[in-house]
Amino acid sequence: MSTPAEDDLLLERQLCFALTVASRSVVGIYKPVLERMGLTHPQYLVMLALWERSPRTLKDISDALLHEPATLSPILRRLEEAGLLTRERVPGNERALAVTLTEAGAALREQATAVPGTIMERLGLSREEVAELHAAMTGLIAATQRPAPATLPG
Amino acid sequence: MSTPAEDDLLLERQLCFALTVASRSVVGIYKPVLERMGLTHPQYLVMLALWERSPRTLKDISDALLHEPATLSPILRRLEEAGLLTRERVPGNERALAVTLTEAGAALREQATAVPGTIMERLGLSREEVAELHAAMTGLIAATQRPAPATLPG
DNA sequence: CACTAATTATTAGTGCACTAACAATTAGTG
DNA sequence: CACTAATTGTTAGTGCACTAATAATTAGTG
Repeated sequence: MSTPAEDDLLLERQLCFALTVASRSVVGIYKPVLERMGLTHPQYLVMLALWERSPRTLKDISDALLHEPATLSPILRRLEEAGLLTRERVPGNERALAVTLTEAGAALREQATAVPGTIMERLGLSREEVAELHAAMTGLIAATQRPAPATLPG
Repeated sequence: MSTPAEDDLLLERQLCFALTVASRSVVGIYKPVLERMGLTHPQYLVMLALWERSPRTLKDISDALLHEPATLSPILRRLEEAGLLTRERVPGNERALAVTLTEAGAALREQATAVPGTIMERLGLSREEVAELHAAMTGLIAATQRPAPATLPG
């Protein structure tokens, strides 16, 4: 027999609880490391996207980070205030916003190269263990994006 | 040779990115389910803690949920406004806040028993797969709470 | 060209999570 | 008892994330 559904409401058994705690805890590990670069964690993710390609439109960054443009707007505004990027309309399509790294923004990548190693060491995880956890998360994300199973007719 | 550290800054390889997306995505799955009960996800976690034991002090709930009391205060205030719990000082220790389920709060557990099954079905995950993911998250949380390795003298 | 629809960003409002500062009570010490 | 320290909560302020509403531009249609 399987585990009784009786205990399904125990806090310590909730995946959603473990997941939110893990997310907050891991981001908390990044915090002191990123602070030296003057970045918050969401700002760091935006910079990662721009270090891969610049300029990019807000829409493009929004798709890459799986964030609403409304969430990214204030983050980009702060990064612009910090002098790491510029925001200007795309010539020929005034609806789109072109986000471009400044020299300072591009230069910050140097410091960032040390971050992943620092975090792995801090967590005491090997590259392989990180890859396994990453794969597990990717699978879970895929599960959330699958269409909901059809409900039985009531 | 191991994977070159050159690509360590690729967004798609970041565990922290996958983790925050997974957390948001899973909580997003809960949202419509909990909305029918009038709860947000953090409120749901507080209710889970109280369904296990009531009354509990704020400090006790804070320890169980790994949340600062400052984070829980406004959540508890809203749950009190919703009539699901009461907040009063502990007789004999005026510093502590006793949080107690009301009848309505206790009764809400009936509806909640269906939640875990609904979510598992929605995610298309078996009880075993959920348990595996939960164990992975628990291990990751433990990693964040271990003391940082000693830094080499520079 | 005029009208409509779609795309793209921004702003306002709600709620969570954190730190820092503050207030209040309780416990410990001489 | 008076003084100090520790415990416990609350409030203020910053920032993230979402939805809804709005605005502006662009594309499509007759």
